[in-house]
Amino acid sequence: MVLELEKRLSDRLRAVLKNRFELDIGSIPLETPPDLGLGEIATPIAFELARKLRKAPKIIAQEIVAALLADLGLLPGFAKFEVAGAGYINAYLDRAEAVQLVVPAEGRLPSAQGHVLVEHTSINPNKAAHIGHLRNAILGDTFVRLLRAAGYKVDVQNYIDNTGVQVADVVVGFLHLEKKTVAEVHALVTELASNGQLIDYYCWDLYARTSQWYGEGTDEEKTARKQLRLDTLHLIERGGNDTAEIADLISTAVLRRHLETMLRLGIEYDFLPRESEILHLKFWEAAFEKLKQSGVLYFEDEGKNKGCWVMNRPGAETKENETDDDAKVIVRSNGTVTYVGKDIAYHLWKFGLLGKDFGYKRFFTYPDHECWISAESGEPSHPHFGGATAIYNVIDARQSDPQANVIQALRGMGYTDQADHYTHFSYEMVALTPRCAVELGYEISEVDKQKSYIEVSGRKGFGVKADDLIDKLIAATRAEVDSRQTSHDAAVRQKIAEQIAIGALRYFMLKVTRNSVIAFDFKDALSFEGETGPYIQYAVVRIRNIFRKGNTTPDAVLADFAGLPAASLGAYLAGEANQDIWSLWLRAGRRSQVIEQCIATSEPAYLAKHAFQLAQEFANFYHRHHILTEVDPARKTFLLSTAAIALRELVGSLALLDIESPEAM
RNA sequence: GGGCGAGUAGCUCAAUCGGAUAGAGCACCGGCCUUCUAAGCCGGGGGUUGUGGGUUCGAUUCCCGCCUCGCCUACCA
Repeated sequence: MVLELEKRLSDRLRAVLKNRFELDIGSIPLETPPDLGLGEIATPIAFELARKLRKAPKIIAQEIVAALLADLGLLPGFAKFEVAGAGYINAYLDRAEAVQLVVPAEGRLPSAQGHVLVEHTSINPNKAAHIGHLRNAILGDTFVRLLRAAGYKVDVQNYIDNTGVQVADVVVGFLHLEKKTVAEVHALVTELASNGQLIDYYCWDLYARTSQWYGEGTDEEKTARKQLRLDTLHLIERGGNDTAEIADLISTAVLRRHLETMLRLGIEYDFLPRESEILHLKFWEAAFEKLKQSGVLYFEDEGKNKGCWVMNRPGAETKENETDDDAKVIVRSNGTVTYVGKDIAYHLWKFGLLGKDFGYKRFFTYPDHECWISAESGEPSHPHFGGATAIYNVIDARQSDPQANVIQALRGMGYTDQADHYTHFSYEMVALTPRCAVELGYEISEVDKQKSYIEVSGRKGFGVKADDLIDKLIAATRAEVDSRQTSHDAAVRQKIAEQIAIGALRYFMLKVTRNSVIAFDFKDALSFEGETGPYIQYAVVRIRNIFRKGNTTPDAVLADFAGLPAASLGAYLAGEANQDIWSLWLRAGRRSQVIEQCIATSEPAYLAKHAFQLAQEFANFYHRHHILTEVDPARKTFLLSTAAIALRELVGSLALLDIESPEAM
C-alpha cells in the first residue's frame, strides 16, 4: 500500500514541478515523518529547489501544496497536504482508502525480470559447519526468498572446493596421522554412519590435529610435512589416485552432512558446482585464452613477478614502461593457476560467457525438488545452470579483494554489464566473546581475554559447531515449551520447540546488518525475549488464539470487513485515541516497500526489523483493545480485521525470513 | 606502507539519497496476571554520535587531519 501511494505521490509531484516550475526532477526524495501527527509521507524537495528557484523553501512548499490541493482528485488515497517546519511538505493519507488498499494484497511488487544466481554457504568440505557458516547460509537463503518474492527466477548454488588445501589437510590426517588406507577410510565412513556418528565432527578434530602437527617437530620435520601437504594437494588436483579417492570420499560425505545441517534450517540448494570439475573440464584453459586475447592478463618479464601472468588491480595506475609489483598474479612462474584465476573462469561460466558447461548428476533429493552436482560426464537429461543476468555471491568481507579482482577481470574483458550485475554480498564474521570461549572450555590468551571478540578458526578447531548450537537451542526451547504446553503430547511439543529454536537462530543472524561483526554468546542466542524471533512468533500465536476463542477465521472476518462503510472505517481510524490502530495498519501496508528496500540494498535486516516492529505494534494494540468483548458488532469486525491483517503480514514476513509460525507456544 | 570496514546509552545494535525531537533490545529501578497466553504490557533513569576542522538552510551520515580497533594486502587456497 505505502509503496503504491508513494509512487502516486512522486508521479504527481513530478507533474506539478513540470507544470509550475518547468523542472524535470528524476527522483523525488520521500521519507517518513518522525511521527503520525506530521502525516505519513513527507518530502524535503522544497529545500533542494530553493537555490535553483531563488526562493525561500517555505514559499516553494506552499506553492506545491496549493497545486496538489487544487487537484486532490488526481491523488486517490490522500486526504490533505501541509507545509511544516522550514519547508517540509507533509502528506496525510485518507485512512479509510488506505486500509482498503492493504486488505486485498500486500507484498506484491511489479514483477521483476531476470535470471538471478545466488551463491551461498560454500563451506570447505573438510569439517563440520560452524556458526559463521550459518550466518552465510541464513543471509543467502533469506535473500533468495526476497528475490523470489519480487518475481525473479533464482537458482541457488553452493560452491564446493573439494580439491583445495583444507580438504588436503584432512586427507593428510587420514593418511599420515591415522595411517589409514582407502579401504579403511571407506570402512570408517560406513561405520560412523551406521553408529549415528557424524563424519564432519570426526574431521573437525582431525583437521585441527593435522594443522597442529604441521607446526610441530624439528625444522626438518616441519619442512617435510609442508612438502607432504603440497604433494597431497597436487595428487588431489590431478585425480585418479588413492589420495584423490580419499579426498572425494571424505569431501562428499562431509558435503552431505552440510546439506543435512542446512536443511534443519529450511535451507535448500539447486546446484553444487565443484572445483574438481572446474579443473578437469579445463574451464581455466578456456578462460586463459580469453584473458590473454583481451589484454587483461599480461606476461611480466621484470620485477618480483617476473615470469608470471598478472593483471592490474582495480584502481591501479599503470605507468608506461614501469613494472607494477602490486599486480595480481594469476598464473605463477611455474605455470600453475591461482585461486583467482579459477574463480574468473567460474564466473565467466556463471554469466554464460565461457563457452563450456559442467556435466550434471543428481545428488540430494528435497521434498519438492532435486539438488544437482557437477560431474565430468553427467546424466544425459538435466537442467541447465549458469547463464545468469545477475549474480550475488554471499562471501565474507575478508574476501572482498579477490572478489574485486574477478569483477575487474570481467570489466577488463569488456563485460561491463555483467560486472555491474555482479554483487559481492559481503558480511562480517561471527566471532566468539571471550566469555563464550571460556564457557566452551578453550584456553585463551591474556591478550584475547581483553578483546570484545575472538575470531573462530576451523584450523584450530576453535568455534561452535552449527549442529551443536541447533541442538542446544532446541533443548532450551523444549524445556520452556514443556513447562507451558502441558496439554500437548511430546511430538507436538518437540515440533513447537524446533520451530521456536530455528526461528530464534535465524532471527538472531538476520537482525544485525551485514557489515557488523556478531560477537556470539550463548546468553544472547538463547534469549527469547525482546527483539527476537520468538517474540514475533508469540504475537502470531496470540492472534490465532483470538480467532480460535472467537470461533471465527480471518477469511470470514475480512469478508465482513468488506461490508463496512468507509465513513465508519474513517471514524475507527481517526484521532489520537485510534492512532495505535492506524499505526498498525500503516506498518502492515509496508511489506512491498520493505522488500524493495531489502533488494535494493542487499540487506535482509530491514525485513527482520519490519517484522519485529509489526509484532511490537500488535502487542501494543492487543493490550489496549480487548477484541472479543467489544460490544459494537461493526467495531468488533473492524478490530478482528485489524488482527487478521496483522496475522497475515506477520506470517508473511516471517515466511520470507523462513521462520515458521507455531500454533501454540 | 597501501586498501576496505568500524567507533552512537553500562552492553549489543538501528537510524532510508544529507532531513524534523538520534531510536530499539538487553541490563537496572518501579508498576501490571479472576480478562483474547506475562516468551507480554506500561513507566523511569540513562547520549558532547572517538576527536579537531570544513562544506550548507540542515551533518551520526559528505570532505580533510588525528586517535583507536578489526580485516585484507603471499608466485596459499
